[in-house]
This record gives sequence, C-alpha cells and structure tokens, in this order.
Amino acid sequence: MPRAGLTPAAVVGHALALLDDQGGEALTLAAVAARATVATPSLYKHVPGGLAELRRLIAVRVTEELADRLTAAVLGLSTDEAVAALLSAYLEYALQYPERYAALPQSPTPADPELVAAGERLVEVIMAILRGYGLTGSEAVHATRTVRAMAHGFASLTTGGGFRRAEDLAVTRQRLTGVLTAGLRNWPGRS
Amino acid sequence: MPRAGLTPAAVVGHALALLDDQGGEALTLAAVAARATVATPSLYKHVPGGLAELRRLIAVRVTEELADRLTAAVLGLSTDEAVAALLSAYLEYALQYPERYAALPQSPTPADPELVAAGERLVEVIMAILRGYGLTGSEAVHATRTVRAMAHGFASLTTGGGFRRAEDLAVTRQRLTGVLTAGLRNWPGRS
DNA sequence: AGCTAAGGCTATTAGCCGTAGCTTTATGGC
DNA sequence: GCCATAAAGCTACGGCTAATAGCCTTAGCT
Repeated sequence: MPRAGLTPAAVVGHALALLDDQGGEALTLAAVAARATVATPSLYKHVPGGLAELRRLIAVRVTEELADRLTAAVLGLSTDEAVAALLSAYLEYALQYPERYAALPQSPTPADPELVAAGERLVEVIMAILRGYGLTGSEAVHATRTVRAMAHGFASLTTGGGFRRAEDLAVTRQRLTGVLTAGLRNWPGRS
Repeated sequence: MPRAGLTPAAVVGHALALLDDQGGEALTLAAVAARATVATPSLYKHVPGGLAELRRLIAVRVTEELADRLTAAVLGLSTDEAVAALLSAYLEYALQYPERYAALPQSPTPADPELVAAGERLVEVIMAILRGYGLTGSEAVHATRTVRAMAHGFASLTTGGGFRRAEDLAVTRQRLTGVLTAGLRNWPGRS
C-alpha cells in the first residue's frame, strides 16, 4: 500500500471534481475516497471532521475561487464598467461550475472564521468598486449588500433553472446591470 | 394499530414542522415518521417516491405558500408601493421560515411540472405589478427576472447569514427597493 | 356479509458515516 | 547506516438511514 500523497487540499480537489461531474447528491466520502484511490477511513487523516468538514472546506475553496475571478475581472476598470465586468464574471463562474456554486451554504450555519475571511475578500472587491461611486461607510455596506443580492440572486436562479422562458439571459443580465449601475450612480443618502 | 389518518399533505406538514425546528439536516424519513407516530416504511404509502419525492413536495408547498403571501401582500397596491410590499413580504417569509426557504432547490434539477406551476403563480404576481409600469412582452420577462433576482438574492443572503455587518437590514431593504423601483420606472426598450 | 383496497406493521438489505486499532511507510537523529 | 517515531494507510465493525418485500388489519362499498 504505497502512499497516495494526499493533503487536505487534494481531498477538496477530488471532491470538487466529483461535484462537477456527478452533482451534490453524489458527494459522499466513499466516492471521494474512490477518486483518490484510497480507503474511505483514510480520508479522516486529512479531514478529521469527516463529511461536514469537507463540505465546509469546499465552501471556503469555492468562495476563494470566486473572489479570485472577480478580482481579476475588474482589474483596471471602474464604476459602471467594473460593475458590468463583476456581474459578468460572477455569472460566468456560476454557469461554469453550477454544482460548486450550489454547494455554498444557503441555510443558517454557525459562523465559520475561514469562510467569513474568504467572503470578506469578495466584499472587498465590491467595496473597492463602490468607492468609485463615492460610496463609503454605512451606505457602502448597504450598496455592497445590494450588489451581492443581485449577483447572487441572478446566478442562483439561473443555475437552479428558475428562469424557464425563452428570453435571452444575456439581455436580462444587461438590464440587471443597467438597473444596478443607475442605482449606484443615484445612491441616496450620500454624505 | 389504529389508522393514523395520514395523507400526502399531512406528511408534508409534519416534514415542514420538523424542518422548522430542527433544520434541513434533520429531515429524514425516520424523523418524519416519528412525528406522525408511524413506522418509517408506512410513509411510502403516501409518498411513494420516498425522501426525494418528499423534498419535491416540500418545494412545491413552500413555493405555493410564498406565492399566496405575495399575492395577499400586493392586493390593492400598484407600482412602487406594490414592489415595496412584495419585497417586504418576500423577505418576511424567508425570515419567518428560513429552513423552508432554504429547502427550495438551488442546484440544477430536472424540471418538475408541479413546481413549475407553483413558480408560475409567483411570476404572475410580479408580472401583474409590472403592467403598472407599462411593461409587457419580452421586457416584462427580463424585468420579472430582475425582480426575482433581487428578492431571492436578498432573502437568501439574509437567511443564510451572508450579511455579517452591523448595519440595519431594514435600511438595506429600503435601498434595494429604491434601486428596483427606479429601475422599473426607467426601464429601457419599452415599446 | 363479504370483498377489495388501502394503510399500517416487521423484517431485511444495501450503502453510508464514523471509530478503533493494527500495519506500513517515510523521515530524522544518533 | 540504523532505529525510533509519527504520519498515513489499511481492515473490521457499529450504528443509522433509505428503500423493498411481504403480511395483517381496518374501512368502506356492494
């Protein structure tokens, strides 16, 4: 029994691959172990918390991936262009990896420091864009929430099959982007 | 062994109660059966598809409940007032029953006619409001998607604990509502 | 009265998570 | 170069769950 050379990150990698091509239902320790050509209990050496921790690590990884993509997408852009690029990159990620996106926790979950930190990076990207609109302080927080709500809601409904009509999704995204940028330009309560 | 007088709807009712006070992880057939004071296999008499069908039925029920609430909330209102009432009622439902809301399918799922029908009612409520803004046809579809994205995104992030800062959520909702109503008033491409 | 259909049960199988405890590999100090 | 030790793998097992099979009882209709 030669060493497989696993690490926590490698386990998460196998889990993501499994998620991508078999969906969230198929995410079991047995299946992950099979992909890593290892017996199931061996996974506990790298992910002591078992399935629950694996899911947690997946959420952190996905959030980080998303934050990286968004950061890259808005590089060198500001205001409306940055917002458009952000929404575009956000949706693109969700469409490319729908199962990963769906693996982000949706129900009330005890706060996890690692996940919060990853989320913070995502928020920072948005906050940086908002400074271009002159938004800071509390209003920037409200605006960030608005941006996240629109991006997440659109991505979630899109990948979840919530939009069943024939109309072009790209057009919807344009309209959504327009509503958001107009809202940011005319944001109320600016000090 | 006297009859328990179960029906599919009653099984869903027990499942919702379980969901509300123990969360989505605890939703097992065994637990539902215990609540109904019935042995686990007996549930299959009412929900032949087992756990998968139960989850499907829960999604349908939750969508219907939500559609009912939204319909009632916007009764007699139009345009901006209707939009504000819709968003308010939407968020209120999600906050009152976070686990039910989280039970709505988020990952790519084969289309289910019943669920689609329930979702259609929800879309109809929004479409009716949009007629007050002079929106019809394709643009009404894009606008409906925008409304849903904002409502769902905000509700999902709120109940999922995505908003961790201290700022008042009610203010965020006001800002979000403002952005949406302004966007609808100035919707582009109106024929 | 008796038949049929439906709703309940026990028993069983298969698959999963997670723990316990053993064995092997790799590594670092002497 | 060798040995001790920690890490990483394994097998075996217990407990829980979903789901199926087959039986019994109740309710209601003819």
